[in-house]
Amino acid sequence: MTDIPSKYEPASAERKWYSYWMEKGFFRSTPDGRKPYTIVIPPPNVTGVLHMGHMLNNTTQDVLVRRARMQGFNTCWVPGTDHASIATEAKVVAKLRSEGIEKKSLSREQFLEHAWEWTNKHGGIILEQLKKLGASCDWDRTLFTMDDKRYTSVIKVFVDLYNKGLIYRGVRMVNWDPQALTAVSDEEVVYTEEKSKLYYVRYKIAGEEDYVMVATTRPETILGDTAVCANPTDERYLHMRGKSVIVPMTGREVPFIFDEYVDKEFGTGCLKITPAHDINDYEIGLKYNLESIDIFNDNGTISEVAGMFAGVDRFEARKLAEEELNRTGALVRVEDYINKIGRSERTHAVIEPKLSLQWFLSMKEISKPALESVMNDTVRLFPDKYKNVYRHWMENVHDWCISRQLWWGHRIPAWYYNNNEFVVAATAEEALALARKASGRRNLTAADLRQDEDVLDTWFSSWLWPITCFNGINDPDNEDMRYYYPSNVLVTAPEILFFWVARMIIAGYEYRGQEPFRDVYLTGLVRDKQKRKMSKSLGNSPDPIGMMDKYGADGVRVGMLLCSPAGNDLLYDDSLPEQGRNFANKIWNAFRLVMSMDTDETIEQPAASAAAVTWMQYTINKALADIEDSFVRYRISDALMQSYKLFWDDFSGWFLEIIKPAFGKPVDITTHRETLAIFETLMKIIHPFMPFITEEIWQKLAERPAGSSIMVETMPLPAPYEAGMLARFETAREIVSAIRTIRKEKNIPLREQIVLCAAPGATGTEFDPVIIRMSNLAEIRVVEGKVEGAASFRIHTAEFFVPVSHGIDHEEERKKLEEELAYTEGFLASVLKKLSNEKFVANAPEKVISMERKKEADARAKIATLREGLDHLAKK
RNA sequence: GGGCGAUUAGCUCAGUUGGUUCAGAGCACCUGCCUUACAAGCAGGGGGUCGUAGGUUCGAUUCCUACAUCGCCCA
Repeated sequence: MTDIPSKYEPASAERKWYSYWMEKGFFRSTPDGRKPYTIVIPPPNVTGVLHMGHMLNNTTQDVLVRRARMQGFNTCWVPGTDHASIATEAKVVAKLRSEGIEKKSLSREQFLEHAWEWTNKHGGIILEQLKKLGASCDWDRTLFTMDDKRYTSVIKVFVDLYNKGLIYRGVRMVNWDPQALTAVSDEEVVYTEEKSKLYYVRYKIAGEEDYVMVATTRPETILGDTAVCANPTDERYLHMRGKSVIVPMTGREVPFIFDEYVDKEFGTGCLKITPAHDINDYEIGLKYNLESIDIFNDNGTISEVAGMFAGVDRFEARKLAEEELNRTGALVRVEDYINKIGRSERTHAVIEPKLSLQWFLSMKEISKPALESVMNDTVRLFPDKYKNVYRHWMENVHDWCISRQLWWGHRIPAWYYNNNEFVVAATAEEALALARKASGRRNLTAADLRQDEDVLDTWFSSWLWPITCFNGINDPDNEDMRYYYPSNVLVTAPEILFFWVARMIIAGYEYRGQEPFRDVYLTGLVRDKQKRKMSKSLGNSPDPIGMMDKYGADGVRVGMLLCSPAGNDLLYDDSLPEQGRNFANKIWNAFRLVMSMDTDETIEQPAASAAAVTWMQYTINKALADIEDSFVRYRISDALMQSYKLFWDDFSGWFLEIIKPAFGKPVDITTHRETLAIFETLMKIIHPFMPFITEEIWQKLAERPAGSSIMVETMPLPAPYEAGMLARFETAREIVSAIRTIRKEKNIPLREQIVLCAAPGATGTEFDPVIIRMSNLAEIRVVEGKVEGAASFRIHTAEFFVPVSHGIDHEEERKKLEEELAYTEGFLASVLKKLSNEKFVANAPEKVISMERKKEADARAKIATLREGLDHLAKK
């Protein structure tokens, strides 16, 4: 006893056991005869440090993996990181700038050297943090989206899709990030409502002294206007048919056109058309063959083409435009206005719709099997409410802009020659051969080829992750691939369902003809108590490392899981890991109690202990079935809560209290041995949730062979139990509770022995000794009829009495009985109402009716008992 | 603007084909206890018209309709 500290200290146990597990190679997996259980980690990006989302996500994966491992699967959890092209490039650019180096002054190769240096220095941090959490990844398999095998895979896939005609190059309106100087995909733009202004500007009608008025939020784009448009059904503008208007500031004459697209209700019903800078205007421009004037430079400043404000930033230009319009009298009025502004997810710069030449992946055909597989549950989404969301997106899927104007990433394998003619090939040599053939110029040399400057979207590498992590693109038939693919489950956040999950499924079918994973478990988002997303800028994200130091990794894991049903947001609060820490401490103290017991081989096992042992075993058997059911349905927080209550309430609250010997007394050897076995079983059940403390205790519960560990022990299987016995125990538990209440009401200390009087048949089970033990009874006395000077209570239909030495307050007792009577009579009335309803009796199933009749009989019996009690009191 | 989902205790959530005393769990809260495993604990307790209004049904937290509020996705 003295050598076990009274409080569990997680830090040393965590360090000790994690390195022990690593040393013994328990995390490693190689194909063998067992069934595989595979999880591929959602690769955190190299710029990141561990945040709450990672904690939740990786705890969940570790729980699933550890459980599967104990169930005898060959588990393989593959870790890795992704290169996060925009975010990393931004970090590196910022770092260089702080050192006085501009990206522009570097060659691509020089820049990449810096980027690799940065990645090598920071990229592994997050994985080290996962180890502190207890993550049982096969670290020997650690990957990076830009390591050699992954890089060549991505290039190979690009070439393949190009050759299949699915990748094309085209001028499209893209979301331009003027800060990162790259296009971003639709999914990377975040729209939020922001305050802005609506400017009412009049355009002079050509050849007349009259005007039309246009409302716009972006007066600076007037410089790029090439038409003004109204709805053809709008009578206000019918007279404009065939006319032209003069664009303010520029004096350009542009046509007045009509299109259904224009909303008559919005503004003046008259819309300016700027095809180069608005996606809808772009469509209209195509339809009516309008000129497209690009007035912006890539960095968001006004270009020479605009004719004025050249070099001025777009927001500054807006002010200048307002002044200029005002000066010339074109500006009629300005209103406050709220509209949705798209910002870059990464840089938060306002996105500029911009026409540019980009690479696209055609999505319509390639995504069909992926839609189908989720709809028919080949890939199951948990919770399944996301099926609808998924379908909606997949049915309206847009082509994917896969090029990014960056250096950090997989460089697009397209080589240009002559005048922007190009070939696509995995290597420069192959490209040269293709180019010679295509151009007919046999003398073409490598120097005549110029590789595309752009890189691929990061998701264009991570969508292959479940395949490339087993090198399944370069070497499709390798052993790992055959054994581990498809993986069992993907654990990720709903916000990247389209970014990533859908695209992985698409790639799975395209390159393996098979889904990449069977199940997708979508965790919630971690928010703070005010439901705000955790973010660095808000400073509302606790430091996970600090949390683990404070509450222990086990405590934090439990805290994260307890309140995170699938798909629901988790509102983080310090009370969560605190509850986890408290649970660890509870386990620790139960362990101390069990280890501190002296044993005596000469003592008979008390009847209460014998009954309790069997009851505890059955209770565990039942819990195992319940927990299994929760896991099958990915109700992990439920599984944890079931385990939590099994240990805290059933084992600590009841079982240990029953078998605990009086102070200073030893325990019989049978009970002690069985208690240790039960404790061991409970540690196995809890291990997936709390790997560290369970290992620490398991190692101390008995002498273990060298090199053994709870993490590779076998998880107990659900086993039969006698439901009737569990029910009898419940009754005993209720009786004990009722007696406790009486003790409290009557101020009878637990030390003072009392007697329980019960009607024949009301007790007499194997749990009588438990009732005696837990209530400190002198005896259970079977009596007929009422007992004088006794407090009473009723369980089900049976009545019990506890004689009280210092008499009983009749008035109080009467009040209690009357309250109970009133409730029971009300209950009976509602039952009778049902039973007297002919339609109910005629239509309800027999089972329901007989249940109601039993309720009626029980209620009548109870009422009779209560009335007798009241009559009895009345005679006093 | 279009679509999807939600609304149950102070908070976060369960509630499995409409029927057991079905209104639940954890946390929080209140009361009493430092009872030699654990105050990071033990024993008790209060608390909800199941968003609103209709409808279907013998019976609705559960099914249908409308409305309100909130969230998410898409435009």
